[in-house]
Amino acid sequence: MLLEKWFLKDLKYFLLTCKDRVSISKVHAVVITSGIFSNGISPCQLITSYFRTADRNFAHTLFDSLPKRGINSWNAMLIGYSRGNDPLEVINLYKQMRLERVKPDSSTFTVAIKACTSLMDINSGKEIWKNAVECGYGDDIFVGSSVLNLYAKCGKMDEAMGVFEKMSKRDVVSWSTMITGLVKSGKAREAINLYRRMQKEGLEGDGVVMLALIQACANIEDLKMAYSLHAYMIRRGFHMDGVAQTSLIDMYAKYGKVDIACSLFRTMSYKNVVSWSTLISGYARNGYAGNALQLLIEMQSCGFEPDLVSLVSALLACSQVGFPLLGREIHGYIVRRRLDVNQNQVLGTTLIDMYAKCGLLSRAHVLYKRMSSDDIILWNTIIASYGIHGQGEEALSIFHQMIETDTKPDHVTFASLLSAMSHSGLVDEGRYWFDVMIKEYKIQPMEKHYVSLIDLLARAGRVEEARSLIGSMECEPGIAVWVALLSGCINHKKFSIGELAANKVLELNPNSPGIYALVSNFFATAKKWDEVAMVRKIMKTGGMKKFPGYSVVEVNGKLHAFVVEDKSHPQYGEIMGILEEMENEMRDMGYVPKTEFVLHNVEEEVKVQMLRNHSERLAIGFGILNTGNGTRLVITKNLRVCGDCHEAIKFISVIVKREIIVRDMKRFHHFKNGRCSCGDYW
DNA sequence: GTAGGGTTAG
Repeated sequence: MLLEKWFLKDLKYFLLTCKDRVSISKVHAVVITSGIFSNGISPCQLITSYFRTADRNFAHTLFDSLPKRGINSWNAMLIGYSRGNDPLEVINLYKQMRLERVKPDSSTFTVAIKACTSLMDINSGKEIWKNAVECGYGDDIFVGSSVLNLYAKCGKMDEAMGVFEKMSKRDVVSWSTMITGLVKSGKAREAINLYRRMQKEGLEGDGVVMLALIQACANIEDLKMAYSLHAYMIRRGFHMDGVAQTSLIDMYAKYGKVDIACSLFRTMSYKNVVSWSTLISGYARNGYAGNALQLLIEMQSCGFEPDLVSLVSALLACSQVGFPLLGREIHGYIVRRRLDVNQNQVLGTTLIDMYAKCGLLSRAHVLYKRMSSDDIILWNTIIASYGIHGQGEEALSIFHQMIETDTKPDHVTFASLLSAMSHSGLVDEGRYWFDVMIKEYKIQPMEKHYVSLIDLLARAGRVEEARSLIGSMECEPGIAVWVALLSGCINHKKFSIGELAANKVLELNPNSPGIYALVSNFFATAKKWDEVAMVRKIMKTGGMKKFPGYSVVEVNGKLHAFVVEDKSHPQYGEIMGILEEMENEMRDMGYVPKTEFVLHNVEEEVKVQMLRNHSERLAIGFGILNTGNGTRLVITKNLRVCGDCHEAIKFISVIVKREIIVRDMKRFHHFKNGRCSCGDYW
């Protein structure tokens, strides 16, 4: 049979798109019987077609049966295996080809280097790159880009940059390989600068570049840059696909701009589980627990099944506001969905963290015991969990277990450990492990480590030692360091070092009323009334942004939030009644209101009223009114517990014979029988 | 015909 020209054309077109192996075999048969491999359809076209059907065996049989295998047939095989995600076979074929002394071309080298990249085999990749240069393909833009990607994926950005700078021609792909590589290796600034260079050379980025730039902007602290990138994309009329939109949502959420993130999300025409999860996590990260949990529910009502990421973010929201009931419910949902906590380290760790932060340390411990594998973050989490509950000894013992399993502690481990010790008064242990951290583990102490250690020393009254430790710091001591020292000075009435600390704190212009309250409290303790007045004046004229304090209490499965002086609450009158009633009893027991915690220039009696109206007091009053005798109360406060409230709650725990647990931004306070687990320091 | 990406979580 002789094939007409038009028929040949049809067959070639047919082969380009056909995905049915039987049809391809038929064409194959026609081609063989008419003997036209040389002047019509080539074997490599058939090989490519066979690969498209995912039938490698047919392709391989054909390839093996060829009497003479030219470069195109070899390349068809390499590309076929490359597309079929079989890099090992690509490398094998490449080696075989070299043995048979077939001369590779640009495609061969490109695909072979790409295979090495998938295998993260930098040495073979370099070897092939050397071959390519020897064969005269050192300046080939495809080969070059695949080498850039090889280095980038293996984390060798410096070497990638070396090759990049030597390239005689570059296109969008080579630039984008570099930009993406820089972003992935945490060099967001450099990525953005490289894009500027690319623009100077007259090139504009495409979707791949934009995606990398969005991620770059999400990883730096430069809101202006983020805005201008977004504006630039809009100006250029850039088509945003779902991935780009989701990345933008994430970027805005990382800047705390949840409103923008939300409106972007609302305008998305095709949402998927990832876009829902991104916004949920954005809300949770920024403290909008209610919005996060609401969105989880909305997501389900829109027919999306929450994935691990959205569940983890929702759990994060629960731990922030201290909502153990909902946290347990989500845990139940996870079990019902048969999502194995042991199969997902992140989920397990988040659950442990949630239970601990919601005051259920024993549940956290049970889960921790059940985890079949451990990693550094799990260890850090459980150590921190015991730490915030004031169980420093237990934290230390878990730290020892961690070392026994040959897990190397990192800076987070030591931060948790030191903070655990500072919450339990393990002074000498703290000093010891601080030194071990530096000498044995070669971890440069960061400010957070100093803060814990200074807090620990100052609490124990060793303020001179704490002071000299600050002097030895390599980094500039920040406000947290001086605050830690100042707190100790108040408790131990160390006025001269305290004054130094107080002035340092003021010099650093704290933007937090709580810190000014502490400074004022110090001056009041030292009976320096002029200074107390000065602090008040700074607060008044400073135009300080007040972060509203609130307390949340879980009563009968529902969360109830209170702000200071929450008169809008239907039970406000009753709550005031019980608080006043208790206060009379407390005074008989020796309670004296610490009015220096009120920074308003008002009558003494008004100050007492203001203290009574603190959100944690209201939450406790509400809890006492609405739960049965002896019920344990768990309160979560977004700021630190006020010093007067701390004192008052000790008395309240005696009067109502209840365990009261207050979690503030730092730690847990277990009040029982007139005592607090944190000692007398808050 | 061969090169670059794929967003979210502890």
